[in-house]
Order: sequence, then structure tokens, then C-alpha cells
Amino acid sequence: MNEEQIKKAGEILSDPRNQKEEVQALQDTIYVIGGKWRLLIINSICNGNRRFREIQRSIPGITTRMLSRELKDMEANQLIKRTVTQTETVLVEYTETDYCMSFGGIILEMIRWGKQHREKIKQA
Amino acid sequence: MNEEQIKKAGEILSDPRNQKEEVQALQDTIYVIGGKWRLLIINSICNGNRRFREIQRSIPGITTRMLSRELKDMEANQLIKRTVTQTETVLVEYTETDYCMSFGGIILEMIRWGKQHREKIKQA
DNA sequence: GTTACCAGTATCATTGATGATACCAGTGTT
DNA sequence: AACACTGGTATCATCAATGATACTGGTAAC
Repeated sequence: MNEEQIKKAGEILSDPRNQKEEVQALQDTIYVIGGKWRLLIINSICNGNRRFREIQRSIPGITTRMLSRELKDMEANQLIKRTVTQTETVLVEYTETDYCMSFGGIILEMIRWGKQHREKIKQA
Repeated sequence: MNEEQIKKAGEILSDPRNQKEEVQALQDTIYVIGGKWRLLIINSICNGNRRFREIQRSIPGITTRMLSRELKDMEANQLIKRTVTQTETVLVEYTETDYCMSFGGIILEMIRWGKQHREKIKQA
């Protein structure tokens, strides 16, 4: 085995390892943001919607039940903060955490894809 | 209403429209790549895995049934091409289409997120 | 001849995610 | 008084996604 062959073998051997790591990373991410609503809620809150009904109105098709469940889960997992203010009337606000913001890249890429896809469909 | 106010009003009015478009784009994308396996299969094939068992081995946890279903569906939707070669023994190969490649950005972002996430968990 | 690989299909069971609908207590609006 | 809005909860139903397991028909290796 000459030097080049050794180098090649190294690449071949190391490649599957990288692949495994990437597959695992992908699976983790899919697990965290899986489901029909999670990313939409994150996107909505990051876009400035803070009130329950406001968020609900911004996401076509979501029911109060699903939104309620997701918000609770996301609060438990530090994705958002829930704040209750007692003035004349009760005021509930949801705000994003830094952790939540870390999905920005994924969301932007998905929005880009969705827009391009719609363009292609239109043309055809 | 002065010029500045007019400009501001324009922004306020245009913003909800952009939001709606983006929500729709997001929903489209989630619909297309939804589910536990779709992106993983795309990733696997784009990484050079072409044979059924090869793809299966590269994705921890997937069953033959799920892989079979997904591959069929993806073929029907032009995401991949299925090629059968008849030599001494039958050879089936799956290859990505250009359309399939368009998910690259999303996948890369998700891998990045997953890796960072694992780092954070480790540190804590 | 037994074991193992390939590319799947078939059948059944489960369950998690989602939907539909109604409801509650409080405040404000007409 | 009647209606609408707020931030949800409760209950029930359903369905799509997934899992488990077994099996098939052909080739090749030991």
C-alpha cells in the first residue's frame, strides 16, 4: 500500500463516520421540530406575535387545542417564555428565547424552498 | 398624514402580507418533507447510497416497509429515479434528481442545528 | 445443504398526532 | 341583555404514520 492508497483508505474509512454523525444530527433535529405545527409556531412568535389568539390567527388551520399543547411543551423545553401580567385585565404573552432563535436558519431555508416550489408549480 | 407616516403605514400594511406568504411557504415545505424518514432518505441517497439495503443500513431504525413506501412515494413525486439493471443478477439503484437536490440547504441547516444541539447538551 | 444476501411485499397491531366540538370564567361592547 | 373577545381546558373521535414480524423468489458463498 503506497501513500496515496493509504490516504484514500483513510478517506473511505472516515467518510462513513461523518455520515453517521450527520444522520444522527438530522434525526435529532427532526425529533425536536417534528410535527405539523412546531416550526410554524416558532416562526409566528419570532415574527412578533405574542398573544394566544394572535398566534392562532397567524397559523391557518391550527386549533386551540393543538396550539395550547405545543405552547406548553415548548415552554417546558425552554423554547419560549410565558408571561402573565395582571393589570385591569389578565394579559398573557409568549416570547421567544435565544434557543428558539437558533431555528432561524432552518426556517429561512424552508421558506425559501416553499417559495421556489410555488413558483415552479405556477410555471408548469 | 405626512410622508413618514405614509411610509410607516405602508410597512405595516405590507408586513402581514409577507407573513402570510411565508407561513404558506413554510406549510408547503413541511407538508412535502414531513414525516420521520423523508429527509433522512434524501440525505442518504445524496450521500451516494444507491442500493435498497445500503440506504436502509445508513438510517438507524428504519424498517424495510417504511423505506419501501417512502421510496415509492418519492419516485412517484420525481424526487428520485429507480433504475433496474439486468446483468447476471438483478440490480436496483436509486438516484437523486435535481429536484431532490433542492433540499440541500434545509438538510445542511438541520445537520448544523443538530450538531450544535448535541454540543450544548454535552456541555451541560 | 445450509446459510446469507438482495429487493422487496403482506399482514396485523399500535399509537401518537391531530381534528371537532363544546365549554368555562372573566371583560368589554352595543 | 346579548354578543364577542380573551386564554385557554375537557372530551371524544379518528386517522395517518409507524412498528413488528414473517415471508418470497432468486443468487451466491461455505
